[in-house]
This record gives sequence, structure tokens and C-alpha cells, in this order.
Amino acid sequence: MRTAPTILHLDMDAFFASAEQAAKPSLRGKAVVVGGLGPRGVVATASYEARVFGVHSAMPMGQARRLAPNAAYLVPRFQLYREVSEQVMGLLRGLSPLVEPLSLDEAFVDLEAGDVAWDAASARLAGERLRAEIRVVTGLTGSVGLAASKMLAKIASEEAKPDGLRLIEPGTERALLGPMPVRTLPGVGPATGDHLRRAGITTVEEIAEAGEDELVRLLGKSHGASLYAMALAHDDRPVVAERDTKSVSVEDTYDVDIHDRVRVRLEVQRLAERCVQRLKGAERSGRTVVLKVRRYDFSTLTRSETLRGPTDDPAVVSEAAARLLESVDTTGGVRLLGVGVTGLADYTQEDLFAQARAQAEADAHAAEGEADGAGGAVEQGEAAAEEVVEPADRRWVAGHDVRHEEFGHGWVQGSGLGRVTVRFETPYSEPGRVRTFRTDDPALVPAEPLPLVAEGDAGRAGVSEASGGGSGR
DNA sequence: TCTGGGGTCCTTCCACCC
DNA sequence: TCTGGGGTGGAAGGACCC
Repeated sequence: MRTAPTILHLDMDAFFASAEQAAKPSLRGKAVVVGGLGPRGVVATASYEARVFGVHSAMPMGQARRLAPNAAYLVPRFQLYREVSEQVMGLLRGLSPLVEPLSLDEAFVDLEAGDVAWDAASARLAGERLRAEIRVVTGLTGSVGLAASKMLAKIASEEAKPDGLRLIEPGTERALLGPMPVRTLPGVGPATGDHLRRAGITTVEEIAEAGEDELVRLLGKSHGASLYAMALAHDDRPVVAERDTKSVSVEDTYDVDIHDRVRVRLEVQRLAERCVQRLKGAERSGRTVVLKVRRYDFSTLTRSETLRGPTDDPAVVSEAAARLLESVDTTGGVRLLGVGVTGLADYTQEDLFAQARAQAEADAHAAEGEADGAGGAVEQGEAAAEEVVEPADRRWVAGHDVRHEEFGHGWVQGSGLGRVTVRFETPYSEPGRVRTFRTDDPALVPAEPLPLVAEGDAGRAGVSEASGGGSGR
């Protein structure tokens, strides 16, 4: 393990909620909850103001609404978050070629590999400079952890939150970790935490005292050994810049359980098509098709089938998914369906066998003049790509941006009963006024999100920052 | 008002081959 | 010929993470 705290972990503070607050001046300083708004939605991110009420990630929305009835509830806008994330990752890559993104709002950086830090003082300087740059370029705050290993850098950033920096001096790790709860360690979730608690182990120190053999006995070879190492603050995992995607999947939870078997089949076909779209978008193909079914009682099962070779043919994936579904009992209803593909390759091998069979089936169809379940559903799905006329209200999603001919840029506060309420403000304006329109008002159209920081501002400030601080590379 | 969506990795079981 | 062990790949499930 390295001896200097030159691994940096960045964690953006309440990322989705903060981005929404930056985009919507009227929400700054207010409780904001971002997540699924349907009857089965959960919280993705709660602003710090909302956390005061006890709202946190992964909480059912209903519970959040009870705890914080006056918070603003918004649907996530991944397009916006991706754009901000790209800006942040760009700043990180300015520090080092070794940047490992973990999600839109988190990443590890190997500062030593970028030659921007070699000891505690230089690491701290790089971390503070990064935080300043992030604020200038994105208008948001991020917390930085610095340590000699990934695990400790992550723990450090957690401790630094919100809007702080924490550096763990090499040599102090064991003393720091010892009294912390086992859940602090990566890889210890609810199940492992319970398991350890039943064995009388609640702190990191107690893991270390238990010894490796005991941990392996409790948790198995791989998990036990790695947890024991972590408890001793041993963590040699390198920062890895390029990580290959291993699977692509899509899934939907339905507002109401689906009981109709025909509908279940249709949904599986739709999901298979969406999955292949994503697969093709990534210019990949896959060999193993996985069907996921969550039943009415939340029991989840998966079925998979491995093909002769990788495919990106929607018909082949659809057929496989349909076959897998036939082995699943869905009486009682399903709440979630998913289709995924693993065993990814970057070439697309035509599955001649399946093509030939599909052709034969199509011929048989034509001959019989009769549709069977799966094949019929696919054709229906494609034919049904004709416009589904949505109710006008559906276009106005809470939190999404709109533009009005007269009043300019704003965002949807709510809609229903033929009316849509819009607040007219931009990231650069004062909190704006609210107006209500008919949902079919022709002067009102959906709009793209605006950058959180006006381009000129970020550019100017960025230049002065860079020239003031000097370039790291 | 119970419990999202997209992933990764590990374990266990089984079949198959040597 | 019988049996055992090891390796591998696939299927299923579970835990965990953000």
C-alpha cells in the first residue's frame, strides 16, 4: 500500500437535489426530494434540508411525503445530471489520467499518477483546488476524501460531507476505523451487518479481533478474507480508469401488479426491444439473455438462456425472453419485469440458426394464417409504434423545463385537471413567479435544461482559477 | 401508500470433461 | 472398470453499491 494520502475520492453533495436547486432558484434552501413519483417510487436523493425531516435515499416516496409534506417532489432529469457529471469528470481528468468513475456523482482519482500530489500537503492543495473549480464550473459543491487507499479515501469523503475535505494521515487508519460500525466498511450491507451482529461483532475493531479464520467461517472465503483485510486498513485495490461494461438491462416496476398473462408477454417483448436498443447504442452484442420477474409478494426470480453466439438482433432476444417467461408462474401477479443481456462482445455475430428458424416460423405463420402468442405480440408491438396519443397533461412532467412565448423559460410545478402550473425562473435569475395555463396552451412548449452556470461565467472564472492555481499537468 | 433502476461480484449447484 | 478430484461453464440466487 502506498505511504502518502494520494488517492482522492470525490462525492458530490446530494447531487440530484443540488442540481435541481441550482436550476431552480425558488428551491434553494428548501427541502427537495428527487425520485420516482408513482405509487411505487422511492427517493433517489434528498436535499440536506429534506434530510432534517428524516427523508433519505431508497425510502418509499409515500413515507417521504408523510415526513416532509411541504418538500418539492421532482422526477430525476438524468440528461442534466449527465452533463454536469461530464464537467466534473473533465476536471478530475485534468488532475490525473487515472480517474475511476463510480457513478454520475462519484469517482476515485490517483493523484500520484497525475503527478499533482506526492505527500499530504500537496494532496490537500490539489483537493481544495478541485473543490473550488467544481464550484466555479458547475455551481455545485462536492466533498473530497484523501487517503492512501480507496476504502479510506471513500470513508474520508463521507466524513467530509457536506462541502468539506478530509485527509486521513497514513498511520492513523487503524485508530480511526476501530470504533466505527461494521457498516462503514465497503461490502457490509444489511445482511452481512446482521450476520456479524448475531456473532457479537458490531465494530471494525471487533472484526480485527475476531481474526481471519473466524471471518471466513462466518462469511465465506472471499468475503471474509477481504473484510478482515479492510478492517486492518489493508486495501491495495488500484484506481482503474477503464472498466468494461459487463451487462445491459432494462426493467420496469408497474404501478399496479399485472395479472394478465398476455399483457405480461407483451411487456417482456417491449423490454427486450428497449434492452437491445441500449445494447446497440453501446455498439455491443450479448450472448446470455436474462429475464427477471418480481412477483406480487416481492419474491424475485431470474431465468437465463445462453445463445450459440452474441447477438444484437431484437427478434432473437425477444424470442429468448419469451421462452424464458414460459417457465415462470405469474399467477398472483407481477410487480416488476426486466430483460437483460450479459456475456457482452463488441462484435455482432449473425445468429443464422435463429434467423433461419424465424424465417421458417414466419412461413408457417403465413401458411396457417394464424398468430401464436409470442410472435403475434412482437408484430403487434411494432405496429403499435403508431402514435399513442397521450393525454395533454402527460407532457408536463413535474420539474421539467418549459418555454413560454411571452414569459420565457420556466419549469413545471405541477399539472392536472387540464391545467399546468409553471414557475418562470432560470438558474441565473431571482426566484420567479408562478402562472397557470391550460395544458393545451399552444404558447407553452417543453424545453431543454439550461446549464447551471452561465457559459461566460464558468469560462471566465475557470480561466482565472487555472491561471491562479497553475496547471497540474 | 413498502420496498426504483442500473449495475457488479460472489456462492452454490449441477453437468460435463479429463 | 470404477471412483474420485479438479476444472470449467451455465443457471439461479443473493448481497451490495449508487
